Amino acid sequence: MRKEHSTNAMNEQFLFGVCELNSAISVISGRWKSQIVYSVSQGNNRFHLLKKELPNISEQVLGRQLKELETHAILVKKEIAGTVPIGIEYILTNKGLDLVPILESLCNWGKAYEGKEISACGNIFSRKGAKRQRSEDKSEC
Amino acid sequence: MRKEHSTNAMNEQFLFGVCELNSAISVISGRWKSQIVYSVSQGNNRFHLLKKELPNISEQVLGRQLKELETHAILVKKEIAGTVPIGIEYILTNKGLDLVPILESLCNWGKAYEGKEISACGNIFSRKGAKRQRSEDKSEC
DNA sequence: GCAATAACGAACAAATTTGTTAGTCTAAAA
DNA sequence: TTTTAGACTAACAAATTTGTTCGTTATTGC
Repeated sequence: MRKEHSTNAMNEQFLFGVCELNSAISVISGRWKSQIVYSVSQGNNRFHLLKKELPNISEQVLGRQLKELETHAILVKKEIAGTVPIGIEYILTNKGLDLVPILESLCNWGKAYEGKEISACGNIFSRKGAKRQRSEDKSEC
Repeated sequence: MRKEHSTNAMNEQFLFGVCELNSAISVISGRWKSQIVYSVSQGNNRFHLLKKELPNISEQVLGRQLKELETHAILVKKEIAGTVPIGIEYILTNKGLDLVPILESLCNWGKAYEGKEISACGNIFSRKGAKRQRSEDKSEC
């Protein structure tokens, strides 16, 4: 349960007030969450399909993350008509759909600087006048 | 300390392997972190300036978050020549600079759907043919 | 001489997130 | 009739993140 008046919770609220950036990030930052959004956008929109794609996730955790995404209106559940027992599909809302291209740019950003953790500090000004090469974003993400 | 072989740590590694999206998000998702990146990009690039902008953060936490951002090569420290005692500036690397526009789009995404948590599920298909109105992104973020 | 400012590091404690164990419900298959 | 699949929820435990307390270094202002 949330402590509502802990320093931590209050700092979170403070940041939410500073800029929507912070609430946006808190929505997508749980473990598995953005990967689930991406998978659903690719058509893996059933509970069991997600389980197959994320073999290490437990059903309980998957259910919880899906519910949280639902709470933030990233996706909605929909019963599939005429199935017995009733099957359930997950569908991205507009909000969720609008998120996908942002996740893709994050993915490309990550790939562009892959493996350049502590090193990349060579000449931090090298960017001046440098053509940014992004080498054929293939977005296998 | 990290447990390296906990289920949690292994799941994290698994996700990092699935797509760079996941490592990208883990880099920016700590409390204060993306706000710090944004603030630095706006010119608040000194320890004391950040403290002023984020009055609720403790110096120790600020120092820790800055160090983590440095570890991920989002920013670098630079001593300001000719100051006594030596002043320190934080400068975004190329990696950090490339991140800023993505943070801005996250911010705009957050603003576009502000306050539409559980509600926004009206007609999830309303997007079809609907002009997306984004009402003059003023990006005060 | 004593406090204040800029910039932190280490160790510990509190809060929060993630994972685990156990259990539910329905219907078709073995 | 017992098992299996699909879709979960609740409660508890382990792991991780965030915040707190104390300490450091060096110099300028009072």
